[in-house]
Amino acid sequence: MAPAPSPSQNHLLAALPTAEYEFLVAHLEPVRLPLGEMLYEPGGQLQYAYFPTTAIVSLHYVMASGASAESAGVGNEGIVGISLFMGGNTTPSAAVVQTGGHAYRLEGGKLLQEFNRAGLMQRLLLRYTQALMTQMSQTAACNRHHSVEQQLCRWLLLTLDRLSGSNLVMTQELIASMLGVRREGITEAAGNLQRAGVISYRRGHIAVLDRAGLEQRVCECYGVVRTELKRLLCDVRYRQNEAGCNPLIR
Amino acid sequence: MAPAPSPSQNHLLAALPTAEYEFLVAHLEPVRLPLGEMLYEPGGQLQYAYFPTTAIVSLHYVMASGASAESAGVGNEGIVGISLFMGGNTTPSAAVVQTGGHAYRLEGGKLLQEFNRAGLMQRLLLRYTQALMTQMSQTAACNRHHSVEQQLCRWLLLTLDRLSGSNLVMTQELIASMLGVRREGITEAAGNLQRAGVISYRRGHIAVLDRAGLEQRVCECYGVVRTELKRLLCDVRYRQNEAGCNPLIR
DNA sequence: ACTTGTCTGGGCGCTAGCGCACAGAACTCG
DNA sequence: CGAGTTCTGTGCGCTAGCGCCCAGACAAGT
Repeated sequence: MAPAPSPSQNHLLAALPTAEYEFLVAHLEPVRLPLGEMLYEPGGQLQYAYFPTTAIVSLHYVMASGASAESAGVGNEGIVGISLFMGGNTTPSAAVVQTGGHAYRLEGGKLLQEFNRAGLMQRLLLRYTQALMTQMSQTAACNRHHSVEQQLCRWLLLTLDRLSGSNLVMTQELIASMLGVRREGITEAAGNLQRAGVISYRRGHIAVLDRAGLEQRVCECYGVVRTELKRLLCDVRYRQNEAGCNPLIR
Repeated sequence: MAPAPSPSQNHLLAALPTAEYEFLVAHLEPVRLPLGEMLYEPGGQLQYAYFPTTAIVSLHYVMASGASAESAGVGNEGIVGISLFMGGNTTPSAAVVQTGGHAYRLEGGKLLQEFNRAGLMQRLLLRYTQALMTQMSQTAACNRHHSVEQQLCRWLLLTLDRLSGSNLVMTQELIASMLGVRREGITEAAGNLQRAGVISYRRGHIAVLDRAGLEQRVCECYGVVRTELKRLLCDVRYRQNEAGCNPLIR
């Protein structure tokens, strides 16, 4: 959470042609998103959309029983608050900051205005939304068929792709609640990965030592999500700039 | 699969104002969708969008191992082929006819053309897409936390809402592959429901005898999906006509 | 009627993950 | 530096669902 980053670290914004970019930047407001903050709650009306730069936000549903499960995550490759332009203005899921950091927020009306111009921003937003759907449906399949360890690998890789370094600030408890499994299940899976030298961790900090090792253990779901994001967003890149490509869409 | 139904039995079409409706109807082509037909396969380019009237289509992902899991279903409340206007033109999931019946198909270009008019059809399609996302993320959560029996109830209710009667043509094997569980698991759960007098079945035919019984056993996921669909589509209903409201959005 | 293929009903043993409970280890803050 | 809190490791017993297998039941076709 060090120096405030530039809007173009968000890859949706970075992909915009200069005119659109300038228009939006004028209305963007940098915000710090501390871990645990709830950007919106189930059913609550949205005020702002958020373009994360260094933060990561988790979209998840909390059941009546208190159990929860993440359906998708959003980092610097995307935007939080698509229901603003999809028309629903809210969703039954919550959006919670999973990795503290920075984002730019945009007043809902402005986003809608830009969307309705039917320009490249619209096209980008819709494609991103489709990528998000892929993530959701893949999560559904993964929840059904893959082991906790595989899911942990998927989750670590997806998170890693949204960060600059390879250190996550993240307790096992928190990961467990994202994946919707027991904390002890994560302890065990993470223990395996640590013993294999793939990661190392201490109290709330995970360092990925061997990314290839993760990729070797992960299920196909990670690849599907990553490839689809790349496909959907890489050929809608109009402005070449300092931001480079999102790791997720490299 | 008896008499060919009217386009307005599809509730997206039915909700259109007369002008848009007339435009589209001119380009709609009735098709029979036999059980098991694959409307599009993972990664394949889409030619047509489909508006089911009496058919039901399942969107699901098939893993490398052959295991599969449905992420959402589409009946007369929706449209198959949203990636045509979302911009991706294809998805990693397959679309397979889960209940044989009728649909109207529309050439992809025409759909896009209508979408790009930015009229009510666009608004409807986006809202429907959001409802679909709700379904997907709810499926993810449900896969994680609920029992096979609860999921079967959810699935039966969602299917029932898309049909006129209360008889499904459906083997246990097929249901199992939708839910991504073992066929024996469905045998057992269905056996329970039958013993409780909630359903009755014989070789590929299921009759729901006691809908309230299902609603009593189902998990919250059904309600969330149903309520959200209702919220998203009921207040975008412009043309009152013979179709009435989708059972899903009654 | 008889055969053939397709569905459904069980009956194993097995395992991944759950729920619970507790101890030790690592940070934090007074 | 010590007290308190928050994480992590581990060890149970338990259960839902899996994989496999086979028997019976039903339907359709020749």
